Amino acid sequence: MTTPPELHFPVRLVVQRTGLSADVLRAWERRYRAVVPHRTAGGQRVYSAADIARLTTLARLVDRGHSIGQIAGASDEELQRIVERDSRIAAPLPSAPSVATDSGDSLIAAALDATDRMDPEALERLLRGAALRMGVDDMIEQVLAPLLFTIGSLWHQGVLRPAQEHVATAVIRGTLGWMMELATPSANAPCIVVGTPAGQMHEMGAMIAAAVIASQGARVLYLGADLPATEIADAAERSRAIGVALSIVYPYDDPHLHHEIAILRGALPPRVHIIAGGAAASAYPDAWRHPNTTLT
Amino acid sequence: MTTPPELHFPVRLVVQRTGLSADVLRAWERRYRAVVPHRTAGGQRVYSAADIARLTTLARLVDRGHSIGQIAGASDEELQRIVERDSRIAAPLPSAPSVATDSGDSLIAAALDATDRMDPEALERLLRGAALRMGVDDMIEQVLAPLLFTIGSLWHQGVLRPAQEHVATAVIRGTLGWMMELATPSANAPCIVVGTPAGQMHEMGAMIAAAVIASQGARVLYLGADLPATEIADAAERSRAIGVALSIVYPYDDPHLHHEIAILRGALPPRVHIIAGGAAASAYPDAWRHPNTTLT
DNA sequence: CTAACATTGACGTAACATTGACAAAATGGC
DNA sequence: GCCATTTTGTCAATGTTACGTCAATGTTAG
Repeated sequence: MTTPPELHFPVRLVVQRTGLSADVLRAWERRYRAVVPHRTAGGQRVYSAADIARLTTLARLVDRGHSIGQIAGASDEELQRIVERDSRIAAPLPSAPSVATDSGDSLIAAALDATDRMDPEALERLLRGAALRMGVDDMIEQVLAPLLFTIGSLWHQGVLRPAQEHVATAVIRGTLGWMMELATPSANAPCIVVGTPAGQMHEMGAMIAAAVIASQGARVLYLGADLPATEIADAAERSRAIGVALSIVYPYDDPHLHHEIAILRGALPPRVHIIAGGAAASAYPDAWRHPNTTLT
Repeated sequence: MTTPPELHFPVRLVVQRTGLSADVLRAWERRYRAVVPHRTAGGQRVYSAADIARLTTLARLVDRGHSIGQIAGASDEELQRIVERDSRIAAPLPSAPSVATDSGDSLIAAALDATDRMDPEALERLLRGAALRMGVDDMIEQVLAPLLFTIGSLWHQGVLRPAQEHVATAVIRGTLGWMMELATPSANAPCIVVGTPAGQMHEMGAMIAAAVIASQGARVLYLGADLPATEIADAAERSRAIGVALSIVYPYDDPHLHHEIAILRGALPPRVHIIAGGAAASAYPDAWRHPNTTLT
């Protein structure tokens, strides 16, 4: 996923991404060795991507009420388990049946089967189980994205009835919302606005982006589909967001869209990142001609 | 690979998860050794996940009338047995004596305030809390419906920005989905199909209907918006539904809609109920000329 | 040179622990 | 039905811990 060297984050970036103060960063390192970043020749801290991920997780857990002294020493795997368990602690005496680990492909097959049978409960169980087992990111990449693609093409071919597609969409949407909740907000984490520009009616891409971003630990202000650039900019300003994520899946040549994106870029402070994703995002290259832009 | 008993839950988290006060926690430990948490080097309590599960069970049993002194010493297995025996007797839980009832109005005001501030977390907390306190039906009737109406009119008046309306809609949609999950499926409960006919793009009414119906104990097959009558009928047949709920909010005179409804009625077995709801539902009286039809 | 960063040491406070006591409620014997 | 006893949640007073923040001072990077 990440490149081996991965040693390139100075303190100020870590502060911005985790919402923790520099003092806290150093205190956690000094007192609990929560992370041990590399140093430059001169002695300044250089964090890795893994460090940031770990700190984000720790911050989230602390925000939820855990005490840093108790969890700082846990391994990465343990931390992940705490996060997952944490969301289902309320359930008393779970009678864990423990499913055997399906591979992504058989999962998709099972999901398609559930869609065909119009069995929303089964589909939901499959998706949520997969998310808990594989983690949100992998689940989206390996299961949800291919599943959506497959459902879409089967629908176009007329193999899947509209009603079946609708049911699957409703379940997937619900599951995405659930995944967003799973990743708890963390009070002072940076905020990112997610939505689609005016004219873009397809919401699913934005929801996926929101779930992925939330699972990274950021707070998400989810706007939904089809909003004018001025509105998106206003929302970003009000929420003091550090980034705006747009999903653009169709069409590939909307003249208005160029305009919308230009307006958005102009209305946003330069410091605010724009993150563009979706099938058709790369069809608007001129719009992304700005340093603070990421294309996924 | 062996788990070092996973210790990490400070008191505040246990309080939050179990609903017991810190005093009670300590009293139960001191007097009955109900749980014996580990300690930090400094002497502060650190609970394990198993401790929390046990405490949750104990709290539930105490709620049901058991006295803590009698059950605190029981082993986990014994507790489980007590729970099971207890649930067979099916004490109908003395109907919570109604917590300090916020009036719907102040809740709506608070929700509008959260919408105005674009604070989705606060809005969600408000709505979910209300649903838990008042029950799904009352909450929808007294809070959600008026709130939606108010948001709609404020939006039309331009008082509320589109982005604010979008955020509120996303949160409300998520909450409705959550309420549908709250109502447990019940294995052999009757199934009801919920959706809006072709041309009807407003999904919110259908989601509300789905939540209400689910809270009554029925299984819900949620189709979403804008489906042709033949599709709805097919879904109803496949799921052996005993009813079809339609939401129709706008417009008041769609010629296609008369036709759609007629097709649906014709395609459905007579035994299947049609339940029509929404602001504009009564504008199509001819369509409901059938014994097995309910207008809400 | 200046802004950002490091180190050390200390401080303030919210959260937690302990002990002892009290009062409301449940229990039980008569 | 009444009174004595036990049970159990809550509180107050007092001491301790955990942890975020700050100040002072020196160092690095651009």
